[in-house]
Amino acid sequence: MTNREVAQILVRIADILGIKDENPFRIRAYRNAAEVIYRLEENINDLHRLDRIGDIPGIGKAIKASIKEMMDRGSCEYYDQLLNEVPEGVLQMLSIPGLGHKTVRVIYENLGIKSLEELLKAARANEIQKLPGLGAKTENNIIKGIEMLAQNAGQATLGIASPAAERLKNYLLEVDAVSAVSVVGSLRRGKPLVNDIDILVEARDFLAVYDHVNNYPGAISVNRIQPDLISGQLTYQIDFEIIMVEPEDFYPYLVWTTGGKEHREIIFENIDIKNLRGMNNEEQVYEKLGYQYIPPELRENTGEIEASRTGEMPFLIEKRHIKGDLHMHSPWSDGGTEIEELREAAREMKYDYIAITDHSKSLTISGGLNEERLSAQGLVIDALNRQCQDFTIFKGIEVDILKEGQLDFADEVLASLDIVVASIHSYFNLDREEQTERILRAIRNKYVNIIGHLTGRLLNRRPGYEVDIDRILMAAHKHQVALEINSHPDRLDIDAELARRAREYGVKIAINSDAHHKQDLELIKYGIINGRRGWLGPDDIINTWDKDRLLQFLNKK
DNA sequence: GCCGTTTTCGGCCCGACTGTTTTCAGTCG
Repeated sequence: MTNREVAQILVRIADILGIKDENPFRIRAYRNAAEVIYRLEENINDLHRLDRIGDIPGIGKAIKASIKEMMDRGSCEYYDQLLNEVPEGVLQMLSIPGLGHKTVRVIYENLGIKSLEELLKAARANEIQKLPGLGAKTENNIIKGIEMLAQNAGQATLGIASPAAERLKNYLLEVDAVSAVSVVGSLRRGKPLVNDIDILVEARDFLAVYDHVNNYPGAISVNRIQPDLISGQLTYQIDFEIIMVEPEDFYPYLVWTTGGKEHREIIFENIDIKNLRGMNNEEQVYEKLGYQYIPPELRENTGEIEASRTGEMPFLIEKRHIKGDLHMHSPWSDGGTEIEELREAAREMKYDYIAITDHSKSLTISGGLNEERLSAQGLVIDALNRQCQDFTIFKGIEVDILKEGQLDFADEVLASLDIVVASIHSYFNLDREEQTERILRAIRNKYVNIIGHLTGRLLNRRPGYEVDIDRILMAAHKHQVALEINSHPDRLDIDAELARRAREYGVKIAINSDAHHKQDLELIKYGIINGRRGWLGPDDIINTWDKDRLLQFLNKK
């Protein structure tokens, strides 16, 4: 079992205990243990072998015993027992926004409802509003919530799909008869939510590939649909398809299977793909088809074909262009890695600078900084900066944008910082006009440099709030405020479409990790993909700039 | 359930909104 899978079971135990209304501190102990294991750098299997699971902070006697059981047989007695009391379908109700453990418990105990389908039926039959403490609004909310979940059903974020695809890819490369493997389809194009994982395999022996895949430990099911096509499902209910081709067919099929449907239909119009055999790379395939090479992220038929014909392909951002990360958290608020260690991790990524942007005081749950602690943190950062001359830690804040658009700190406080990221963490349901005005007011503040996760969307969980994008882009340009591409795979906010519009307005972008742990710094790769999908180049992105140019941008006024 | 002790049990992030009530419980960040 992977760390992630162990953590997932612990979370589910916590969820069931919540529905059972157990001691909240006990529940938190399980959640905490899950979090610790999820973040753990060591592989939990290795620790198990060395009998060192008990050394992990937050893991005591009871949880250690459960984890050991999971290592040995994939589950544990305690969890199995709990699942008997509270079935899977009841746990799924927790993913409906606004429904927590108490409400789910009321529904389950009073109506005996065990699945989302049954719940939807009951809500539509107005059974829910008859329950104690629940009313028509909650009932309506349940219907809307289930419909939203159904809409995204089976869609996986890049954070889930991408590592799963990489693992499968590496597994396929173990086969002797396999000479090349590439992830293709919407995942290669970097769509934030994908229906499945598609993989193209270059092989001399298709049957050998099938035999190997059949033994893949990460697969729940494997079927051979056609001689050259395997389909199945991986853990986390992600469907996959493996397309096998002979070596001389690899590159034309790489282009064929990567592009979106419309893109493919246009560039392969009146072409027999068999005539393209023997190509050595994708560039050659595009050339043969009469086009300049088009990067995978752009193959959506949103103007890239015209640009390719006229030789006007954009120069896109790449990982190597990134010189720093301008949004991350330390243990001063809700981060898990000390500032010094964040610096070391950033240096390993070849960055020149980072900004520490902890939460501000109104976000109490996240340990938001007040003025005193912020200035104390500044002294620590000054001391760290004195230690090394070739790397800069910027003093920053992720300041809360309050209800009316005021900021959580006075201007004098913001003025003392190198960088100010302003974000919304409350009042998500203001109407479009109010929300827009609120953000505009923050943009007009002369110390604000970046608006963090602009729309507040959470993929698969919550749509972004309604705002008047054009007014915001105009203001951002006028007041020299950058918009963030938040790289967390659950956010990717702003999205590619918006990023592309921002560019047209001349608005600059910051691609940030919003890391809460040093491992999260790597999430920036998803933000970069998102930026590429938004046709952005290094010049559009302020954290590809060297320190002097960046400082010039930050010191507007 | 875990931790950290003043070694054997008490303490363990909070504040505001929403929808249900008719004074507050549940959810969320």
